[in-house]
Amino acid sequence: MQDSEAFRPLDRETKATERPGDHKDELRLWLRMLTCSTLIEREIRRRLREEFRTTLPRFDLMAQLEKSATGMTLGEVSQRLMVSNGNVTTVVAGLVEEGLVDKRPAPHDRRVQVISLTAQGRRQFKTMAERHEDWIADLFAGLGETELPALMRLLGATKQSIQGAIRRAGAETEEE
Amino acid sequence: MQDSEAFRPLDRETKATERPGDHKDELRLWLRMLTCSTLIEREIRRRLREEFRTTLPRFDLMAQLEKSATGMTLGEVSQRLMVSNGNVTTVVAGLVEEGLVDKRPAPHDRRVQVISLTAQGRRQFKTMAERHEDWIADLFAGLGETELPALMRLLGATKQSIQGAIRRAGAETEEE
DNA sequence: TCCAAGCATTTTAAGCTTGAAATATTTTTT
DNA sequence: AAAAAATATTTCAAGCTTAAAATGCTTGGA
Repeated sequence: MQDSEAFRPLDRETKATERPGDHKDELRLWLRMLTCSTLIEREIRRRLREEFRTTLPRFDLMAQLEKSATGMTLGEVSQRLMVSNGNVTTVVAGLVEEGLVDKRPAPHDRRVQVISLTAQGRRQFKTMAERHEDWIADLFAGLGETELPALMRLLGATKQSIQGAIRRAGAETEEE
Repeated sequence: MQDSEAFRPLDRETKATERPGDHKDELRLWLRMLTCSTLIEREIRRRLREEFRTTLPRFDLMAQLEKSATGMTLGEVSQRLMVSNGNVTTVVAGLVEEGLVDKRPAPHDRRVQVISLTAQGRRQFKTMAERHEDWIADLFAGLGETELPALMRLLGATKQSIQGAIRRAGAETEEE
């Protein structure tokens, strides 16, 4: 496909394109990124469990709710969290059971369920969110002052790249 | 709740440290990173399912096995993949069932199980790995020539930072 | 030798996750 | 208005994941 310019003699700088069809660098990049996020996720899960007897999916869901004063529909939450509908149903059930989330049919559309944090849920989330923020800061504490914004920028570009590729793949499938 | 110290005049340089206790930048960085890896993972899972009727955990496990000529013990795989022992047991069971992995007790220690790819497993993995590599390259295709190595380096630093923080946390817990 | 400690793996119970099928409701078409 | 399409959520079946307890084996002293 691309990389068709393999005939060109290459110096150190253009190393990435010298072997046609070889994408080992991207693969290594992905594996490294996956390692980072896996390590963080595991650690956060562990601390949420030990310190607050809760789980990451529940914390994430509460974090979404906290941002919305008026409550959200299950569908909105599902989209924001990038998880399936059924998943939201299950996790919300747990939170309702614990008294942290309130769930009720929307007034004008009986298909829709609106959920929001209860007073207790808001209180508890506030406590957890503060600790969570400290944990994350601690995990990234080894990065220098310039590295953090640089990484932020590069991940922004990466996100765009990924979304572009997914969009391309989706378009391909649809036109068949 | 935060942003309460807005009165202090600040210059660009000290921005990160100006608000004591505020770690919003790290949090945003983490969320962005999580978005990237979640998007990639979902897409890879989808393609593995649609194109090869298999799952990411199975693919990952086969990828580990493929690197080792002589086979690996379950414990080794569990460490490499950073997943629990019980998890490996389950996933391997599926692969053995499919005839892609061979599992047998180690000759000199009957506690240990050694697993390796079958001929069919090797064949099938090779096909999948090639496609997988292309998918990943495609997902990162939007990054410029200099961005890829830069991101690689920063993620290396990030990984070190994370591992340091986890080590610190572990040491703390132990001395109690 | 025997037995206590340590190890590798499996089992268990609980919860998360998904895609697809089913349900219930609303909106659009005819 | 009735039928059809669209939408929001739930249910289902299958599989992944974990921590902790159980099993079965090995090893290094008493």
